[in-house]
Amino acid sequence: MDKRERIITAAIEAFSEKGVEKTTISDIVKRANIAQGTYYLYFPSKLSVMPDIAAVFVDHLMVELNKNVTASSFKKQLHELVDTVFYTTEHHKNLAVLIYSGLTQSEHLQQWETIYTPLYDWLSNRLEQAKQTGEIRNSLRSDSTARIMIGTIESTAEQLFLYNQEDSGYVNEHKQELIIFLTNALGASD
Amino acid sequence: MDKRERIITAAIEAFSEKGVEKTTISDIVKRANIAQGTYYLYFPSKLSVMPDIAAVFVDHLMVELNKNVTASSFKKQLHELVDTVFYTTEHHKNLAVLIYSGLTQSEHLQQWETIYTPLYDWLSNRLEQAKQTGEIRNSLRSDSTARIMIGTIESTAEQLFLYNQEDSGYVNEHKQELIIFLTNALGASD
Amino acid sequence: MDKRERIITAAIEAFSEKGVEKTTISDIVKRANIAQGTYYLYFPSKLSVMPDIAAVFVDHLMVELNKNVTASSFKKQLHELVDTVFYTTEHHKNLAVLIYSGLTQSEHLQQWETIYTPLYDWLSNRLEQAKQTGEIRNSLRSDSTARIMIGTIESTAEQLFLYNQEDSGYVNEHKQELIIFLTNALGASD
Amino acid sequence: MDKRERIITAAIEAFSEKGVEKTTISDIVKRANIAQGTYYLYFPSKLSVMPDIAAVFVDHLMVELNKNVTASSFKKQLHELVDTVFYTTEHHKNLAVLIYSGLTQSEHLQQWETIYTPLYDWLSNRLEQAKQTGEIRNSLRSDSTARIMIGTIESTAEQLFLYNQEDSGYVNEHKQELIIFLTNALGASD
DNA sequence: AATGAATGAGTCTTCATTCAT
DNA sequence: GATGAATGAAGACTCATTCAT
Repeated sequence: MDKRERIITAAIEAFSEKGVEKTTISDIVKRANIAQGTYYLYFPSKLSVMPDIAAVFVDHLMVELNKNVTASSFKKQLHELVDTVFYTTEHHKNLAVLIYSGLTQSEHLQQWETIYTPLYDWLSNRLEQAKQTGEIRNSLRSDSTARIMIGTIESTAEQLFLYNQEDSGYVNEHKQELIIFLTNALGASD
Repeated sequence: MDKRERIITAAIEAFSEKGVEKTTISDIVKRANIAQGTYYLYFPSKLSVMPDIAAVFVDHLMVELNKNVTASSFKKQLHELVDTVFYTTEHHKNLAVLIYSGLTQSEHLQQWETIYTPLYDWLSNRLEQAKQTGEIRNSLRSDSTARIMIGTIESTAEQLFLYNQEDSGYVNEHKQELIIFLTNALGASD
Repeated sequence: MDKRERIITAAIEAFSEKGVEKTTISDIVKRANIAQGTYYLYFPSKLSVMPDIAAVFVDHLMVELNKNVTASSFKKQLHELVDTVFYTTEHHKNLAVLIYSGLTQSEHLQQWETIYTPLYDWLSNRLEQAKQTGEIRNSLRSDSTARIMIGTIESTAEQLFLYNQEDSGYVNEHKQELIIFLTNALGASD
Repeated sequence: MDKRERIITAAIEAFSEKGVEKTTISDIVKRANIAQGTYYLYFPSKLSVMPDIAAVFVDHLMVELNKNVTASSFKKQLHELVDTVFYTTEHHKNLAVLIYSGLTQSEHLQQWETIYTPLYDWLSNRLEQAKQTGEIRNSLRSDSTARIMIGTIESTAEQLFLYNQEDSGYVNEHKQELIIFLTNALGASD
């Protein structure tokens, strides 16, 4: 693994454990097993790793989506999508929070859109296909709706996993409600 | 205005301008026109103002909602709701970001839910009423759906106003799509 | 002695001993017996004490001049002036060097003129008086000549005490030559 | 141009632009278009180029003097000398300062005398000739007086070009005064 | 309750120097 | 001789926090 990747990995670990504010460059380089100065050969400041970290997160999500969302019917795909986003958010909550937190602290907020582009495109394509098979309403605009849906699913996952004490009963109910909500929104209800 | 409020106001301004990480207690007290030590009579640390700031934001949002969402038909109320959230997000974008950012940096993440409670309750009531008048589908759970909806609307507003270069044509199209999305989700389509 | 003065005194000592480049803020504050941060309450950077140090040097020189240059005849005053500058340069060589060195390293070079103003004014007055008593040629401009003379005397002192291994025989010869040089320059030769 | 010379040239440029303290080896090697490590094949430290730089400056001054001071009468030579030193100081002010500054920072202060030797010798010879032609007073010691004169001319030039906002009217007056001053000092006045 | 000068631990960042290629 | 990535020691500077007034 090259030095740049080692820094990114180490930064993810350190930020996740101690939070962005409390993490020092020194924490990162110790984990990456490189010298203090080496960090600055690759990134000019503490927060400038943030976009790279965000990219790692989205890459990861894309891998999971491609692995898990495989059903032929759109309705099942919707379940798989929600499950995957929920699962990823739950299991990488620190990462999700730190990306948001880190990006907002940095000057890199605008990059968020770019980083998410693959995800939006992926869902947009799925919606387009479902429109053609008549599984969802023809009136929706795939690209806009993809963005809205991702927002809906992620914000719901965040409400559940970041802000609440988890309670799996409640999580399941809420997830059901979300799926019905989306099903209706997409005109996919039979 | 008492000292406590002056601190909160000053903190909002300072955080908005310089970001949470780069703002110092010194910045805040200068704006509040109080002495360095006085800050500590009211708040034990830099980030401990955060929940108070968040409360100010939600209070503000509640005031706007009560003022603007006044139509008798639920469909119109939905438009008013979206407009109000969009407007508030657009005009207080820094505040929205810094609350999120500040809460994630602090140990106060769990308080988010509490802070948002009035908002969820308010929407939940409106949904309940709309169910009774038959304007939206009877099958939805008001409390869960309120949370999902707020997430949907806010995340969409954030995508538009925080991450993008704004383009009012695009904003309007996207907002239309969002309203149709929500109308369908709620079974409010005729 | 207030903190500001303690810093200046400590800085003079530290710079004199170790040189400007090798002196650290930490060295200065240890000598001044204050905390690291306190330094920055009074001076924004390491080199920004420099003008104050220079002022101390010139103050010192002025005190010596007022004490030593007391003769009634201008010719004797000239001897006293040269002696005083030579003596001061010899006994504060480190200070002289560090001021020059420190000012040139800082952005404060232009302040040199201001710092020297009292000295120029003092000599200018003496020259003016001597013109009136006919002890020196009437054609000279006191203010310009004061500057030229100070330059001549100081550069000669520096050549002797800073750049050379001292040799008191040589010093005396050179000083004699300088006095004759100046006496002629001023048209004070009998 | 060989690497050693490229380093010296690059160092002059870099020091002139950023000052000695703020110039890094890295700045120098970039300009010299050589590798970081190569520097150390030629010079053991940052300040050890300083004597070479000083030599370049004096060489340059000697070339100019030999080119410009060509009149047969000493009086005219004096004008040419002052003009040349003024011109050189004005056009290489950064260099002049940095040499002084650099030497004072290094352990090379004593070398100043050696570096200036050719200049002192040159002037000393001219004075000796002028004594023999009776153009200046016979009583002066050429070697001492050469040193004093160089100090006088350079310190005046420095006062004008380094410490002051330049004002060409003032410069000319001051230069006139200097020439009269020197003329008298040398007993060259008729 | 209010002040604000003083603190000093802790951080980022720089940069001279090295050394394997 | 030449390279330039890597080093890590060292220093400037910051800033949350304290406390005598």
